Amino acid sequence: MTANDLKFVVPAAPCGDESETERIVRLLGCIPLLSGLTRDELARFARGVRMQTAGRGSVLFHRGDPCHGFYLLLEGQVKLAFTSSEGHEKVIEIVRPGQSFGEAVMFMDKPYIVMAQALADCRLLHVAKKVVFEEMDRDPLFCRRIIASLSQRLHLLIADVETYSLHTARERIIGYLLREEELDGSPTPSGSVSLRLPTSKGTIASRLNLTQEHFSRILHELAESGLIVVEGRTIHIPDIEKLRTTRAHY
Amino acid sequence: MTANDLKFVVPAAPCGDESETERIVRLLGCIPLLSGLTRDELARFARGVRMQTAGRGSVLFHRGDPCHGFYLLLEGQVKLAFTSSEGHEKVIEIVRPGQSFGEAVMFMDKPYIVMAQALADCRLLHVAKKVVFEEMDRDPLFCRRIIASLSQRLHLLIADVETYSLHTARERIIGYLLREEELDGSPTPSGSVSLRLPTSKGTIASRLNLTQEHFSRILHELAESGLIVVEGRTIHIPDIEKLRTTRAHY
DNA sequence: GGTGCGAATTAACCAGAATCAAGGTTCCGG
DNA sequence: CCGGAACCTTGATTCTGGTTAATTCGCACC
Repeated sequence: MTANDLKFVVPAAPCGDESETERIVRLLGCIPLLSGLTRDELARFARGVRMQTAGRGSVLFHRGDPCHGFYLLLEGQVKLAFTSSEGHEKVIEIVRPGQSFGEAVMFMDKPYIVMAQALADCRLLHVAKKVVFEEMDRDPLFCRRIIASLSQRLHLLIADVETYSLHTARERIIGYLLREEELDGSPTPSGSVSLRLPTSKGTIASRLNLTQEHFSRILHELAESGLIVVEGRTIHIPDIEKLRTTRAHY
Repeated sequence: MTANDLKFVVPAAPCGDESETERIVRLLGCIPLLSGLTRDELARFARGVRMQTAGRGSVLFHRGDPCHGFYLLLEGQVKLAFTSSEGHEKVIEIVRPGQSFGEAVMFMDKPYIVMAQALADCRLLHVAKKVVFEEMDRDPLFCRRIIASLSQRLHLLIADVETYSLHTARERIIGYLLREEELDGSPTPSGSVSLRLPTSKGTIASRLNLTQEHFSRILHELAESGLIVVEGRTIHIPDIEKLRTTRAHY
């Protein structure tokens, strides 16, 4: 069982039968934004929570849709992306179970600027704007968490901008593999590590701001120079240190 | 007097002589983040505020420096940028008087990831982390403002990512000119508008993620097709509607 | 009126990445 | 076992934008 699994790991129910509210409270307590809140506080959220499923390919919201709350992904995979007028698409984030999305836009009175689409069959929670705002009025500590979370988001996005504008495609891909390895890699009997790409190569390519053709080619180059071994969606890295120090030149 | 001026417009002092604290309170009341706070609240901030000047070219902070507060620019111009190991530089924001910067990183215990450098002689206020956090504990409404401000920032940054990845250099430049015109343009006797670039072309080019050579070329192309007239740092736009609808093709 | 320096332009050339166009895999469902 | 649909790879070609370098412009300072 690796982090690549499409399920959000939560503590098991204390007993066989729990109420729907209890179940939701348990799930909510596991997301970074809400962990640390008391049972009672979480219960207040539960009133505004809607359990939801989405089949692979279905769109949760489009650009321009009004925002009524934020989402927590329990199971499956979601991509956030925008599309240009010419139909080109750019993925800005691949959301994994346990992550939330759509918060930032909730705090402004603006419609979504990105769209969200299920990459696999999903189960998610939708938390209504209303209960979030009510809790913000009540609990200053909750506000602090939101501020921390937004700052974090901002930080990551700036790092993305840096990557896009200062690194070549090759460097971006190596960087991606190293990050992916960190949270998902599993060591093999020999000294190497393996990792499985979380979704299709085309989608990952777009996330890294390149075409799938170019992504494919660079993967091939890296394989040719012995830095990685590609086996379908699985990538083996014989010597991770070598990969780490190779970021530049052919 | 246009928005291009390098001074932050604040209400004049009520009388000739006011105390240093009163002056700072007056200045603080004008920034979006703090406007709406009472006199007393602002006075609490004043304790943690330091007036500061920075000569053109001087660096306010480097990547990696610890963050002790945020800045408010009163006069002058500041760029936020990161530099790659090979010495390449990418400007992510050109800060104008009245804008604040460096807040986001203040809410995390991380060092700066960008550097800030004065593009002109500057006067600024530095607000200490400490008083911000104290006020956050005291005033939930202030927290709300911070949340709104961070969300706004996030929104703009995502729009930037979209621009970088979905638009060509030409489109980015036209988009920039149109935005700049909106907040700075001044109509001329004839039906056209003029605007003055806020800083050197090289810096603006970097902000738009291109080299100054390429920027120059495209400006030349636009001039050749009659969409703009370049006169040093001043750009004349004879027909803004035409520019607005021309975003694509040569 | 020089002198010197940073900013801007221009042109020739180059490289990274996109596009276009076939094929090839893999994995299903029938 | 066949046929189709995604997905991926590969090659040829084009293009956008970067690199390098030479020149000019604008301007502050002697």
